[in-house]
Amino acid sequence: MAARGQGGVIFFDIQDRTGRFQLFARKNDLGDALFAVAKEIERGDLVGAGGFVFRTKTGELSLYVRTLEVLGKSLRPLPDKWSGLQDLEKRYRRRYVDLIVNPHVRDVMFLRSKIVAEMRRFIDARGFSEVETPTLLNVAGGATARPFMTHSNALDIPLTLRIATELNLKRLIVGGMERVYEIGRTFRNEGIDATHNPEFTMLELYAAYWDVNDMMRFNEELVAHLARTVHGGETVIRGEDAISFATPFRRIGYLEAFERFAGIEREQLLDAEAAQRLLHDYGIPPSPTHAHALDKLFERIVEPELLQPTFVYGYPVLLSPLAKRMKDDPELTERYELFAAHMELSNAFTELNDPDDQRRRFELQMLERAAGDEEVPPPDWDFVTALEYGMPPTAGIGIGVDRLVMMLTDNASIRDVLLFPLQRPLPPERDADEDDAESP
RNA sequence: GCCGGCGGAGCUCGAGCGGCAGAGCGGCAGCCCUUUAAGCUGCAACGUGCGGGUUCGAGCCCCGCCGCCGGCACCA
Repeated sequence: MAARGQGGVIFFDIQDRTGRFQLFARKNDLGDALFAVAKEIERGDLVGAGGFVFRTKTGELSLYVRTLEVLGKSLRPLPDKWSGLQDLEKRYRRRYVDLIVNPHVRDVMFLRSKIVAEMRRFIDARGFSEVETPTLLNVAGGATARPFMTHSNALDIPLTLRIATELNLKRLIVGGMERVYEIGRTFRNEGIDATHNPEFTMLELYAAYWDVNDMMRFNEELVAHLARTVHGGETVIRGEDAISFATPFRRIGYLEAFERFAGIEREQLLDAEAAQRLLHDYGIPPSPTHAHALDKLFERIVEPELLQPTFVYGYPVLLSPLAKRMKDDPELTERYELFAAHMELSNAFTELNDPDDQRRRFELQMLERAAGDEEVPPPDWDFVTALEYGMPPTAGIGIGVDRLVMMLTDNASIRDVLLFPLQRPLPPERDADEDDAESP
């Protein structure tokens, strides 16, 4: 809200979620009383006005004000109208001010809203049902990550916040719901940086009688559709790079990628000791586990090559405790990850539906956990029981919604696509300003 | 968790070598009946993140703490 006085005439710029508009208030036509009200109005106030639309001398469409009312008074000064609010910390801590004065922030947040809505529309149109599964769990599984712990007073038991929705959604597949998804908050008690917030939003989706190839097609159509929705085309500008989400996306095998980009062969990766030697060759510190070593190598060797959207498929089974093995190559799984701009956008696989295999993999994980890897979740034996009732062949996918929004809106930090990114609280403090603001 | 950078008025920023802490915007009063970051005149208020130290004297140097950002580690 800006006001420009001109003697007996005042111009106001008013703003709402749809944009800006100019008001024109003239003393001779308003009368002294109303004009006095107009003169009291300052930047940041909320106003209601009535009148008729006209064009000013300079041709700007404006409201010729006949009635005017202050709907809400702003007691605190807004940041500078020209430079706005730059201070990152203040922008995150007082997002409401950021939203008032930095239109770009509002645009991104509305765009996020639109992306998620469009995601739902696309998925619903293909016969899926959105469900809600518990956030509070006895055992948090379905991923490797340290959970947040909490406690139920009523039951007097420890609870953990979920680190994935995977196991419960697959229980629903066992239950015959066939096509389900959840867009929900997930919590991981780990580091915070430009791509990690302790709570983040994931889409997880499961389709009975699909395999990983069906999911790949679904995945690329969904992402291409969202890119079109946001940009009107399939090309997304991200920093210096132009990324084309035109289908089909590039596909490359997990092992083939290492071979092509670094001449590394299958045995060097799938053998634990050979993989450790590779780490050493690349100057990467030794890894506690074989799986960890492969992740580090992938990050160093393959990820830098993945600018345009690329499906990397056929992950080793040792990285994929919940994925089904390939029929003709049981050391690998029917799993892919989608990368774009060197960032992982989704993770999908044909789900393991063999309860005995699942039980053995959980037992293996128990050993890793006993060996001190706190990120390995305790086994969820009831999930094995569920599989024993029979799960149809099923494909599942997880998409990090925040990162997808980052990708589509050209934001480098996850904080810039979250309304209220987590910030450490400041020590309690009362300033004189605050006392004044609260007195009548 | 480790390393580095940063922290000054409501906002955006100046302040050589340690020497009276400033400007613009905003606020207040006034002028101005078509402005576009309105303009002009005048006025006032408020400030070095917190706590110590060195010094005749600290926004500046030293120590500790807090917060944010970036990098590393961890992860998605």
